[in-house]
Amino acid sequence: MKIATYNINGIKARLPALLDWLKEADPDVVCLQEIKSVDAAFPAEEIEALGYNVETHGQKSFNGVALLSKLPLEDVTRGLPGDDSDEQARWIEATVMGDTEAVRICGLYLPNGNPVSFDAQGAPEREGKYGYKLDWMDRLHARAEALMAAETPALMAGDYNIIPQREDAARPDAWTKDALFLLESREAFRRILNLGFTEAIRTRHPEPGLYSFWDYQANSWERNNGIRIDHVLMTPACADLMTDCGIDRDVRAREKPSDHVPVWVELAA
DNA sequence: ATGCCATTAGAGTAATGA
Repeated sequence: MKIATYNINGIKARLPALLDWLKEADPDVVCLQEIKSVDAAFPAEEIEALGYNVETHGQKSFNGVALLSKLPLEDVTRGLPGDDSDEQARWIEATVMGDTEAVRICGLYLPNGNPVSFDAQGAPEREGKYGYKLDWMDRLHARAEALMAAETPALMAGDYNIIPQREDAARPDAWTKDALFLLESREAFRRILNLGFTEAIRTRHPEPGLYSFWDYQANSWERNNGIRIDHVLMTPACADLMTDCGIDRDVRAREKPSDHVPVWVELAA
């Protein structure tokens, strides 16, 4: 079972690129982020024509996540638990039954968190968008704990908006005051990892220079000024099933690309 | 230090992103 995450930065602008990649990469399940569309406007028919079931959790203009799957999507839930007042569409999960295993698949779009304000001592203040990011990560931690406690195959795939380590950025010193790389952000990410999750790419690719995002600005792609912020975190029962993983970086060089590229894992499930 | 570029909504720019 091949499972991918892909921040498409707007389904209206990205449908041709998405369809091309689906045909070529042939994933079984895809977690999409930033569909930037309400559910009713999502072009499900074109994707269903390629053999996918489609479940969306959209909102107007911003954010929005979706799951695509060649296998049935069962027990679909929308929204990250823990705050009924949160109206941003950033979380969707479902169960996919493989040949041998049922896998709980969570698609997420973690808040960016910028801009960050700093106090007189230079410490980031937990307020505004940055406060929302850290609060959201606390809720993610709680959901992650529950997935871990179930002791069954599960993964959380998406745009985490977290640069985990210096080697995950071409120019790490440019990001030290950014919500994606602040120590407090990375600590929150590591607290989740430390529950026992395996981050797919780093198990097989310890080398630096692997990125999943290149800004549209300042010729970032041409200069390979990238960051790795799209991740797949697996429970132990899921990690045991992983046979391969990768980043489809070539997608970034195509016509009218997203600023992110797909990241995928292959499971023997 | 700021904007760079792109997307959406919707008719001007404004908000957002990372």
